[in-house]
Amino acid sequence: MTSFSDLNLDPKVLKAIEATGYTTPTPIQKGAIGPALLGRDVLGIAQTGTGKTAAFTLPMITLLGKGRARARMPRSLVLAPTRELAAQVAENFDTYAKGSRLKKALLIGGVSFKEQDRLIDRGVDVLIATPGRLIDHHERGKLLLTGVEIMVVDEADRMLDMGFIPDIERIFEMTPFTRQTLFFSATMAPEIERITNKFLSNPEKIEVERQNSTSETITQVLVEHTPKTKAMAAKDKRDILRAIIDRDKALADNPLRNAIIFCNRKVDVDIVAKSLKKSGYNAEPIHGDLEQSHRTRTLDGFRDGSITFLVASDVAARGLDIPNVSHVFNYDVPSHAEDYVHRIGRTGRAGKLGTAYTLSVPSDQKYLDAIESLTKSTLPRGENPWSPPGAAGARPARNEVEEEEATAKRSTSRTRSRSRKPVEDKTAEAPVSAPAPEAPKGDAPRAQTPRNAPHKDDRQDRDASDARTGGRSRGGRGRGDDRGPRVVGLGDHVPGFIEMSFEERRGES
DNA sequence: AAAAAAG
Repeated sequence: MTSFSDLNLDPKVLKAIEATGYTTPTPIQKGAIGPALLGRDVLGIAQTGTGKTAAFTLPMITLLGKGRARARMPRSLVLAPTRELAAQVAENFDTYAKGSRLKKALLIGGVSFKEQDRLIDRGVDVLIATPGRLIDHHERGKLLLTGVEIMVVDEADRMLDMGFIPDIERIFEMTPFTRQTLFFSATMAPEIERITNKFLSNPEKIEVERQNSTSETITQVLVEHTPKTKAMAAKDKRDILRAIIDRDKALADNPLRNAIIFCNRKVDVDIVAKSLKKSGYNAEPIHGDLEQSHRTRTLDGFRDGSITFLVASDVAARGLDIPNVSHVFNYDVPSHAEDYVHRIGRTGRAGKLGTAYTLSVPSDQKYLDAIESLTKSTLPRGENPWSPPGAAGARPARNEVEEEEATAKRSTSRTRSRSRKPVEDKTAEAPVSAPAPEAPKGDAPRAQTPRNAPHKDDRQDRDASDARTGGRSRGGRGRGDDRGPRVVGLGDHVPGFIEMSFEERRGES
């Protein structure tokens, strides 16, 4: 078995690796580090979570150990598609370059030029950048790329998706053709292939197992829901989300400690985050419209556990390495099947268990088909722990209580008489207070989660994973597919949209 | 129907 010490890395780098506790290189590291140290170009076909970042940072630090940086002429360049990813790479350099004197600069948008200019002027060995800001600096004449000895392109397929390929080509052309190139992509789309043919010379090709097969440490669950009306889908999904969260906090098998909740649109990120917060959950949104400093703060908060629920756009779908994410939710089914793989890959990392829920409504069918054909699997259908208020045979959904309270506060007295609702009797045993406090960061005292009382029976009779995935066709309870047409009035039953704030309603369409 | 990145 290979260990890092067999890889000819700088002793200082080895020491830094040792300090992190890693002993054995991952396949991509094993394959890439050797050739990179020999000065070869490397074409790595690998997804994040495979140890890709270290596969290029470790040899880079070793190679750059000799030599010194000159003003405005960085000796190496790493390109990443998003600011967060660039920042993550920068952190990796900090970790592994501890014993060295290498200077680095992080050039990303959304922050001031001033500090970045200062660093460039002073001379850097490693420049880590997003394409836009890098080109901006170059155009302002502050930066020369003619001294670049090593250039890294990370997440090239994502760059392609984001339309960065022309920028990448431009940047390639700014660097000397004698440079060494380390190029990483999760896929080899034709356009990617063209670029690599053009800019890499006789690369060592390393392909590690595609993760389209999705990690075995991730339990995937599809929760299907048919809303009464299309307009109710979003609100129903928020209720379902909360119900699953509350239920999974108490699981014996990978209990929910925290979660990333993905939405397809930025507005929905905001809405879902707000709705969770309003219900007492420790949630924060993250997407590209938020100020960079805010994004950074939020991500840090989620990493250190001070934020429990990260509601995110696909800005957080790829590459971000956040250890210890117990759950991922696809609040929306991603419309690109690959994004599904990337999103759920945020959990179940480093051999830990992860659970990935996908909430779907009938109109998502074609995207689900695409996901299932990409992953070559059928997503296990799981039980929907929530049923809409007033559904025939519905078990008491705790949200009815909350919603009723919320509605009562919001609306002036309605015609319906709340006291007559049979639901009230059923839920009397369930706590009526605000939602349970967030699961603490560490080990949680789950025994005292009365919130889950209504589901207790299920949990006793089945093991945890069965409770999650087993309930599809059992007992005809729940989703109400067989319900006949019913008269909906304001007597016993209140249509969902009535219970929504105007703000929420606006968010629906 | 979208998100991301340079403003």
